[in-house]
Amino acid sequence: MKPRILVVDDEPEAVELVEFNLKQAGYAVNTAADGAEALRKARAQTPDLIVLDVMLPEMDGFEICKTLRLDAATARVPIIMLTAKAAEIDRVLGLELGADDYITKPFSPRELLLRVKKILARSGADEKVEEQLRFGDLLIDLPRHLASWKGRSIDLTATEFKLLTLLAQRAGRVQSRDQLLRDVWEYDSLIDTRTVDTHMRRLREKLGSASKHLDTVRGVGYRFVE
Amino acid sequence: MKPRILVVDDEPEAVELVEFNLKQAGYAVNTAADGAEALRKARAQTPDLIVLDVMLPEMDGFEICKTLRLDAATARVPIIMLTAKAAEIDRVLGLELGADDYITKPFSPRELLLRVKKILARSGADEKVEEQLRFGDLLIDLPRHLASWKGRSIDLTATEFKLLTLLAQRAGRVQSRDQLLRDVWEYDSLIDTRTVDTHMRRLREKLGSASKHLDTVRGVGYRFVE
DNA sequence: TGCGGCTGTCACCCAATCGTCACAGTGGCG
DNA sequence: CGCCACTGTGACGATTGGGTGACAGCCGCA
Repeated sequence: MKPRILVVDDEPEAVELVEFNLKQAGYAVNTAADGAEALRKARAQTPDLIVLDVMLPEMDGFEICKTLRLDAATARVPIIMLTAKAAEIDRVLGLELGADDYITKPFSPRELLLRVKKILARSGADEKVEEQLRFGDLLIDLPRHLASWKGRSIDLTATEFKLLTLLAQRAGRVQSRDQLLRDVWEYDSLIDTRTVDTHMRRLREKLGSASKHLDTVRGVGYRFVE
Repeated sequence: MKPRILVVDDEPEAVELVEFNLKQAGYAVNTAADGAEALRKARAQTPDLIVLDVMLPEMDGFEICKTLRLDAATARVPIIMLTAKAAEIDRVLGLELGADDYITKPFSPRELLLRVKKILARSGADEKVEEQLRFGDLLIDLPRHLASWKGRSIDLTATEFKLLTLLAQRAGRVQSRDQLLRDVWEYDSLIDTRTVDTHMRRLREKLGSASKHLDTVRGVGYRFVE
């Protein structure tokens, strides 16, 4: 299921730009041009995220935001506000309104996507992460926390599983030891260790012939090859 | 887009040194001599990174750091603190201030660059250079760390890959041996060696007919031609 | 409290890789 | 044509990076 996003702005061009980029990125997009329409659509089919312009005719973004928060159906939908004025930011993020993030106009599509992704990841709605990764005879089942090779399951520790998953999710791309330390170990490391190497060794041992997927790129890091 | 870095220090010489080195490395640099100026500039045009001296007149680095964190526009900008005292380090990195890294004075330009690079890589602001470079049948894939010619992959060492990538990214422009030493080898030394030549040779050997892209410009350096 | 599985670190080792040197080509210029 | 400054080449130790085995601390669990 694609996450649904409702985009609210009265300028057709702005709507179009945002809509195009979000659709491009694989989201389902609805639009509304004013407050009344926004509230109606939001209630009719609760979206996973609302992108809301502050400047709107009649009912402004702040009003809409407050109203959405009052309705049980939409109270917890994350909201990203679009604003032209830096001065509005405090109010936007303040408790009174409780938007989840804001973007100042003008913004780059890239910036928008980054924030959308972040917010959805936080709320857990961005459920398009693959639940299973399969590479030939190697199967990684994320929710079950199981890996198997030719149907025979491989007994991995938590760290090993995380390491394997991370490499597999970024298959093809080399990951430096630093990146791995940050992403698997959540170290903010400026330290030097052989930890990654050791775990790669253990992982390879356990994977047996499946370890052919794990490449060492000398002087750079490791890479999962398909 | 070059990443923007704001350098804050009250000693003009220190600023100049840092500024010079960062510009050399391809960053856009702004400077500020005191806290007020720093805050103003940081808010006016959010930088991708701030290099901040602890010892400043009136408002010290700690103050500035805290203030920056309070403003939504600058709250997430990574900060590298410059400090003379080892004793300050804990405070600098502690939760209260939340600097992202620190360097103790005196420091070498090389050290500074390493940290700057690392921090920017982490925050992802060290922008999206093209992920792939293609010149006819020659393909350079950065994230995969692979080069190929007519679909056949070429096995390059880390240094060779970096050298090729750098030349290719600056295709058409001659790079002097000094520049290459700085950018590929990260030397600051002006030591004269034949190292670059040797690596160019190895690179050419491995590239085979693709080495036609690598030009020698006698008396100057090397150039990648399309 | 004792046990066993995980983890992070270390020391050691080997092969890939690197930097340097001496020497051979080469091109530019008078 | 011949010199000279540069660059290409082949070879060779030195260095480094990563694989490997061992080990001690830690944590959960009985």
